[in-house]
Parts: sequence; C-alpha cells; structure tokens
Amino acid sequence: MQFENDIRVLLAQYLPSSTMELAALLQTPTDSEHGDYAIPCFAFAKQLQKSPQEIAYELAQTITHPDIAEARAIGPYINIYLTTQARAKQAFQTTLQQPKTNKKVLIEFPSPNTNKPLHLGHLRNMLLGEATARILEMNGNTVIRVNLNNDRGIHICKSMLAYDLYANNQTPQEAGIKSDHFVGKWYVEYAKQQAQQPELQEQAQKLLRLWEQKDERTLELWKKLDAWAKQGFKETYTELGIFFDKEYNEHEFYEQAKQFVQEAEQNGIFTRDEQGNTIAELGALGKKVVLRADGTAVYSTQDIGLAKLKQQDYAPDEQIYVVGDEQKHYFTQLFAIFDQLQMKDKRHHLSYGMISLPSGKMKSREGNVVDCDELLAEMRRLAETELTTRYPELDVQEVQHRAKTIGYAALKFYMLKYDPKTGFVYDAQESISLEGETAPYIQYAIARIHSILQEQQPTNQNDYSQYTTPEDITLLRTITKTKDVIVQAGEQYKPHYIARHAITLAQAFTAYYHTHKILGVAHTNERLHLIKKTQEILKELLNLLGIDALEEM
RNA sequence: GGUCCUGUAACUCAGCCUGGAUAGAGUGCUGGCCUUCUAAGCCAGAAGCCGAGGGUUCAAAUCCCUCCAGGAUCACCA
Repeated sequence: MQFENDIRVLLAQYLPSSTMELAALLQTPTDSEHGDYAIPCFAFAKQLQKSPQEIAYELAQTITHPDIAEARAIGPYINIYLTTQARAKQAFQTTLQQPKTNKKVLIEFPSPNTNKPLHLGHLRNMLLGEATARILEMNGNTVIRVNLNNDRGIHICKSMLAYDLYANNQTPQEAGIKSDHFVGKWYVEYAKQQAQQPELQEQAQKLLRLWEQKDERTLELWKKLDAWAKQGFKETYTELGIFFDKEYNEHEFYEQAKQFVQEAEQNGIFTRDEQGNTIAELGALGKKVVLRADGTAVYSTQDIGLAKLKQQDYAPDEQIYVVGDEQKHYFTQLFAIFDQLQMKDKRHHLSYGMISLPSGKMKSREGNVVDCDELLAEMRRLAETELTTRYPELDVQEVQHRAKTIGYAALKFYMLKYDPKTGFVYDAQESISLEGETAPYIQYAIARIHSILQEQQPTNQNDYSQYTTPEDITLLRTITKTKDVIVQAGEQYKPHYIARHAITLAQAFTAYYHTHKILGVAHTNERLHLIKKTQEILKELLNLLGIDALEEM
C-alpha cells in the first residue's frame, strides 16, 4: 500500500534505519480509539538515547502526509489517524481478486475408498479442500482440483464378495438406497458375516487375485459396484458444490506406479531389504517400504506413481494433499521420497485434526460414524422446521430452497470456523444452531442489506468525507482489512481466518445498522454505498468458504 | 520411549507464525430494546494467576527450556 510505504520513508528520515525493521513497526491498534495505525517507539530508545515517550512525541511532529489527519503521541506510542476521505477511499477501493500469478497449484481431496459412503471426516476434508482452493484462486493462483479414488484392493473385494454371496443381484434402485450406501451396506455385511465365518477372509483374498488376473466375471462384479460407489459420491460432491478437474482412479494407474518404482530401484534410488521388499532409505526418518516383495503395491507405491502422473498431466508448481493429521508422519516420509526422486515442486500436507463425537472416536466398524449424506439431510430438515415456524406463509419451493441454503451454510461454516490443525468434538446441536457465530448470522446481514437496497440504490456519487461516525470507521477499517486476511489465509492454508473475518464484518454491519438509520437521512447515499460494499465483501467471503447467500431469509 | 499437536471465561473457540497500550468472540447466565430499513438481531453486565515453573526482553498468552495433563503417530494399515 502506497500510504504505508510513505510512512516508512518518513520514519527512515528520522531514525537510524540501518537496523530498524520498519515494516514490522506499523501496526494496527487493537483498540480502534488508537487510530488506524500505530507505531510503538520502545525499540528506538536504545539507539536514540531518549525515552520512548520523547521519541514518540518528536516523531509525531515529523509525520505529515496528505492522507493523515493526525499523528498523535500517546505515551510511547504514535497513533496515526487517517483523514476521513483517505480511510473511506481505502475501503471502497478494496478489491479482493488478485491479479493472476503464474503459479499452478494442484490440490488433492478427499480421496475416498470406494467401498463405503462418505462420512463426517470426509466432509471436513472436502470443505477444507474446496475452501483452500477458492482462497488460492482469489490470490491469483491457478488451481487444479483432483480427486483420487482408492478403487481397488482387499477392502473393495470384501464388499464385492458379500454382494456376490448375499445380494441376489439386487440393484440400488431396487433396494431404494443411494448407490454408494448400497455398496457400503455389503461392506458392513461382509464384516458381520466374517465374524461368523473366518474363511471369508480367504475368499476375499482369492477375489483380489482373480481381479488382478483380470478374471472376466470378477471384473464385471467390480465394475458394477465401482460405478455405484462413484455415482453416489458424485451426487454428494455436486450437492456440496464440489467439482474436480480430474479424478484419478487407482485401478487405472497402479500398474504404472509399480513400474515407476521398479525403474527408480534400477536407477539405485531404492534398495531391497532382507525380505525382498523394495524400500526407500530415509535416514533419520527410517525406512519405508515402497513395493512389497511379492510385487504388490502399498500406499506409497500409489502416491509415488500418482505424483509422477500429476507432474506429467499438469506440471504444477505446488501440490497440496488434504489428508488427516494421523498421516503426518507418512507424508513427511513421502515428501522425503519425492526429494530422492528429484521432484522439485513445492509440497504441502494440509492436515487437519480428527473430529470426535461426544461418544468418543469415530470408528466405521463400530458404526458410530456420522454419515455425510444423512447429515446434509438433517441440516435441510432442521432449517425447514425453523423456516416454517417463522414464516408459515412461505410456499414449499421457497422453503426448500432456503432450507438447503441455510442448512448447508450452517454446517459448512461450523466445520470451517476452526483452525484445521485442531480436532474438535462434533456437537450436533451447535452445528444446527442459527445464532451467534454462524453462517446464518452472516446470511442474515446480507439479506437485510438486500432489502434496504431494494428500496433505494446509491448514486454514482460518493462523498468520502461523510464517513465520520465510530460505526462508519469500524466498518471501513474492517472492509479494508479483508484483503490481508485473504492473503494470510492463502499463505497459511487456514480458511478459518476467512470465517472469523466474515463474522467480524457482519458484526460491524449489524452494529452500524442498529445505530444508524440508512434510508431517508442526510447521508443516505453514502450509507447505501457503505452497506453495498459491505454486502459485496460478505458475499465474497462466504463464497470463499463455498457458502451461498440469500436475498431474503 | 522418540516425534508432532493441544491446554486461554462455566462451555466451544480465536489470538501465538510476525512479542507491545486494559487478553477477544460465540454459547450459557443477569438486565434492557420490536408503532420506525427483517428481533435468525442489538445494547449493557457478571465471568480469566492465558496448564505449572524457569529463562530471554524495556515489554511474554505469543519466543526458548523443564515439567504436568490430554490426543495423534512411530507397520508391508489407510
């Protein structure tokens, strides 16, 4: 920002700047009374042989700038107050979309197994992945979203086996069950049956061998269930507004991945252990098996092969993996292997903490998982109940539209407002809450602005000198800050910065709204401009989180 | 045992990267506000030795060390 540079130049004239980190000195005060910017003067005391108070006083005299109304020394601090015009100008000229960089970022999520439906953990994964993608796009990057279907292996064969034995060729349509849930039903059935008949384990193994030998009947069976699983996932992705540029399927590249690992071994990058497994020697990180002795693939085989494929397909500058933090160690090892393979792109494991339930950890086998589709349905129902009690006259179509928008918004925001790195306890009651730090609170602010703007639109004129009240000032400053927040969120892969800022901005608006009448007053036009800008930013912030706004609610 | 994460108000969390002016928000609680732009809202209040101890610094919730408590991880599992 030009203004901030100007300040630094002014400071440099007064200070022995050689050792001064001027950039760090211009800070935003926590208390809005303390101005738009503040400079603490403690750090200069030693060099100048004066007290911080004296320095602040002297320095405050030297700071003159057309955009500064006052530079006031308060104790050891200089508080800088912008002119009303400059402050308003800054806010109204705020643009969030940054110019395109040349950077291409590839982000992979949620990479499910195709043997059971998506659950709450996948939901956090998808929401984080999509929000991060949008934030990076806003910061000027080209983002490629890819998904990896773990669609082969013993776990897949288990649901295939149970289906084959007990389903009588039933289809999801016949069963009246969403297709991925139908596949999951047979996975659960397998687990149940296997407890009684341990020999099923061998049968599943046999099925895997048949699959790898491309046995026709086995492949037919696999194709059927595979299509159902993926179709079901796709419906959920669409429901959440998530679309991939490419979906990689393990069954399509696992042979290639093995080959690639073998070639790397021949080139001396990998070695063998006593059992004949191909391994990567990672020094302090230990050894990592990258291919089993019997030639079958392990997870790292897939990831190594896939990384190679991604390079060929997109040549990204950076790759992001959205995966739970229980795999942190694995990714440290994997990235070390990438280094050995001379892969030069930047890599980031966007890890997130596990969601636990009040009853404890989620475990698929114990059935205490929260199903993603059911959760979405639950959110729609709850929002619908809320709407029909509030507005009994609303027609059914409109109720359903709003219920979906509000319910999903509440859920998404609830999942995104936490720092990704921390786990949290999923509180169903709180997630459906429509009050407080929630998406509906923000949507409500947007809807209120909409209804005012329906009454009257601002003109092309905007007199910046009219934004003088404390509420004006807070709102303008919050708007101006938005760009920095988005940059930070992108650099640190932390979508919750966006969520928090959206709440702050919505709060600033509601405070404004309750203090000042907007229509039919002296500065109506300026106020309309201000709320319109606020609405624009709020919508953008929600959009970054994958959340839709409503015009009325 | 090694590594990583967490510990802030009764509860759920933000702030820690990049140290600064009386530590913030939501929920819950107490009290007030709908004849006026949507009360899914607003205002006010009570509520904190920022896990403990030490160190660095003019200044520490924030940086460093030790300890305590909880969690994750250290397989050819995912």
